Amino acid sequence: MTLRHAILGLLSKWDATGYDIKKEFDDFMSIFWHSHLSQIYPELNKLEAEELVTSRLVPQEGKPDRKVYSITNGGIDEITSWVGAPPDIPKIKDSFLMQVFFMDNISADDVIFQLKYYQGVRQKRLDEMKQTVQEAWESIVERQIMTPRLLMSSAVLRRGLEQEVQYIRWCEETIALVEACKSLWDTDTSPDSVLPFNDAKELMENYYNATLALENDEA
Amino acid sequence: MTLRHAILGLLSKWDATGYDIKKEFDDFMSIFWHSHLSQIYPELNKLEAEELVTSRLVPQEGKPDRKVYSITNGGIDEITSWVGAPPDIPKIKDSFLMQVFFMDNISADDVIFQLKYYQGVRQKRLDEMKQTVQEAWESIVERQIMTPRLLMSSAVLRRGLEQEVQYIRWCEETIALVEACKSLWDTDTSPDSVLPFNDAKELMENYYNATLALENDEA
DNA sequence: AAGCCCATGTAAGACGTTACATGATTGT
DNA sequence: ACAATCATGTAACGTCTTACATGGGCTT
Repeated sequence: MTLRHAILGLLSKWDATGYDIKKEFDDFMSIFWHSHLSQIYPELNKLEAEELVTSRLVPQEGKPDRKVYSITNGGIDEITSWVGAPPDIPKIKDSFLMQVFFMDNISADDVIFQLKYYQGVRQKRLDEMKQTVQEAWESIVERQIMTPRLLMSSAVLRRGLEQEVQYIRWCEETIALVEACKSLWDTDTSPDSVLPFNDAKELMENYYNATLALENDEA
Repeated sequence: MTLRHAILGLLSKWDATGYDIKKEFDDFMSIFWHSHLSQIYPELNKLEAEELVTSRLVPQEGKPDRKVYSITNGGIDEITSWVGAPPDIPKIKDSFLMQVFFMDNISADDVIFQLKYYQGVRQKRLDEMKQTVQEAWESIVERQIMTPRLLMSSAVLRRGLEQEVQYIRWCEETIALVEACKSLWDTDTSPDSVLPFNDAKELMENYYNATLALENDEA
């Protein structure tokens, strides 16, 4: 039940058609949300039936009519109370991390290939986001206004960027780790061997210590 | 179609019941996956019908019978090829970031309250994960073995921890930002005012420059 | 006495994805 | 010529969540 809030939130900013909403999702809001037109259109109908939004048809030449939606007072109430409501505990589904978790089933070289490929995917996203940040800042400077709305969207943009930067960095670190521990994949002969541990002992000790040392109270 | 891979991946490590699988999801795997028993049981039945897993009943005293599943060769093939397959582009749904995006609808104090609350939620998760990392390392030291399996799960654990640490840090930074820009919420009188920008100009310039300076090629 | 843990499921409904359907205009 | 963009939707299917159902044993 959050698609409705994504839509109502957007309509609290500007009037829009279902098509416009989809574009906004794919563009700026893709940092935290996504949806298909085939889900947006029925949801808009529901919202209209509940009188949280209203619509009017705007004819165009050579193009289909635009069905432009506006938020009602009821809609404003709904989005405002949702924004102030206790946030959900995050329900993460990261299928790539799951693949990594099970990559002991493939060769070290294949692991590195997968990590490099995914790093590239994330880099592309990061490049697009940097573009968006650039444009957002230029538009603020040009229009010479600062508002709570722009402030909060700046914070969200930054979070999106940070996320990409840090995932990319993790990919790099993990590639280095696997590279350094390639020998573990060779010695799958003796299942109870002690040797594999000694090979990687120092390295893993450092890795775990570094992990436990990760702290949130530094600058 | 990824729940089946979560299950097959687990069964490629140990035999388990549906109930065991659920616990593993909620524990170690919660970094990247979650599911309900009511979805796991039917999926196990499907996997058995497709002969990717087999089951046997293990009677117990005073408790219901355990239906223990084992992976078949077909199941191994399926999970291996999935792990080596091109990763999906990430489909993020972060309803808290969405709330933040629309928080221009509530007061600066309420924004700070929400951010602090969420920071606490994430801190709790982080503390639990640190516990898990500690235990994982102790078990490695105790058993004196290192394997690809343990290596990959260490990397995934680290990613989970990093994610929490960085989200918490972002909450802190954003609280500071909103605190510094509280005045923006007061001056909602004149909609086209130039003043609000000048108030926050330097601060925002720094913020955007810092955002654009975020780089992935540092240590 | 109340509620959680073990252990299995079914059923109904909400939410999300992919495919299908239409049709003019604009760009490569 | 072919694909993309604008703009609306429906239908079928797949996935996920919530509620219901059972029942002994253990803890507070």
